[in-house]
Amino acid sequence: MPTRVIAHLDMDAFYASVELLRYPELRGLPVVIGGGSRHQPVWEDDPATGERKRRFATLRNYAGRGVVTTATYEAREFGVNSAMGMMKAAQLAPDAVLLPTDFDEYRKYSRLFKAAVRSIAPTVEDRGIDEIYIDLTDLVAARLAGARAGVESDWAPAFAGETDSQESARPEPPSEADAWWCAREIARELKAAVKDATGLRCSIGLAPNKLIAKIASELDKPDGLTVVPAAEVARRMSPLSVRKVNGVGPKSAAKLAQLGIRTIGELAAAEPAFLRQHFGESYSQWLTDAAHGRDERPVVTHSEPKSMSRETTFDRDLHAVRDKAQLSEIFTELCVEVAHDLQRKHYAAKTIGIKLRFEDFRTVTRDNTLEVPTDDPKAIRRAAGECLKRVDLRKRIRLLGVRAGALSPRG
DNA sequence: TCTGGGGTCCTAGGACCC
DNA sequence: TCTGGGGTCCTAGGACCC
Repeated sequence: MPTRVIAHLDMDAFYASVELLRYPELRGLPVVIGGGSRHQPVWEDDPATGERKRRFATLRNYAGRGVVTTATYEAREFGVNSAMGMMKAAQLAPDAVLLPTDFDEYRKYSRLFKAAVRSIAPTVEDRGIDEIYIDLTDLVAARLAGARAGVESDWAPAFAGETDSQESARPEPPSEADAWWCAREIARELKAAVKDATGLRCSIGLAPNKLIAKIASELDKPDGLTVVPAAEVARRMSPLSVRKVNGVGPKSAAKLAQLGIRTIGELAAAEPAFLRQHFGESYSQWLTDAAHGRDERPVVTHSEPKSMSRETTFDRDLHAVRDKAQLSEIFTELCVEVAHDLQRKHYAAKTIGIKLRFEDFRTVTRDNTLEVPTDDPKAIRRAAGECLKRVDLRKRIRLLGVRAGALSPRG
């Protein structure tokens, strides 16, 4: 039996797939989700047939500062990807259908698929709207034990007279292979339950820890199920890009590439002392562990929020003096939204912070620790206003945000 | 073609206290 | 007047993730 059996479950093209449930006529077409709510489909009469049909916006006419949040696999064929600017996506796939993001709807389906999973395997860690980790260790152990008990009771009468004959009636203890076979069965059930509850497909990775499970879930997308037992970790991980490791982002990958390290195998082979020189004690240690597939992090089923924030990017850059009224109105609105988020979730914040992004994309933050935690919009606005006074506002502003941190539960 | 919005975690320096 | 560590809190920025 492996020490742990961890699953990572990732919904396939989640937002886009939810939209396809609403608009089935878009199935098979390149569809991109993102941008503002200006691109709602409209009903109109087809002049040729007289039929009522929905007309959708296409990327071609998009103008604005939005980014792609998700694209269907058909749109990805054109090179469109998450986090890409919409203007660029429009160049790559001008005829792709454009739909606005509808977070309320995605949250609804998120709750549905998570509930479906929990009904089978309760140890679930939330990792955002469309993915979770699941610790299947106990469930696998219980099922294998159950299977053995079943076998024993079936056999018991036949062997009733020879209980002392050493091993004849004893089934083998559950092996590594039995455990992964059982886990694969559970994963199939999870996929079926998710499909049943939502109509959506997901991909699952099964591995001895979260790090490998996360990589595994991506190996066979969409609708995948990939098992990577400990013995297979080196073989399966080595050829992959270091970017596949959750926690190695664009900066670290570029730095590693400069040092001639591009794959997980190359990272695993790197001298720890060499990595230490370039990445410092703690990050280099983590890199080495990750490259060897070592990860002891538990599946955490509950966590308290640390901060709540609201921010907005303007349609055009605003100037602190020339656009004072408009800025001030937006600023207050953000404070009110943060206050309402705190109140709705019953938290009070001890620090209030602001975030500004200037026209040159430089970002600054300021924060302010209060005497007493608050969820009051006026107090938040006052504290945020204090922060704003400490920022040089000569450059035009692209983004403004307000954040509540150092949260404490209320009541 | 300039790059959203909501988060978490880490680092590092300085204040301040013992 | 100069010199210690250790611990905690605060602030700012940055990397990373979904």
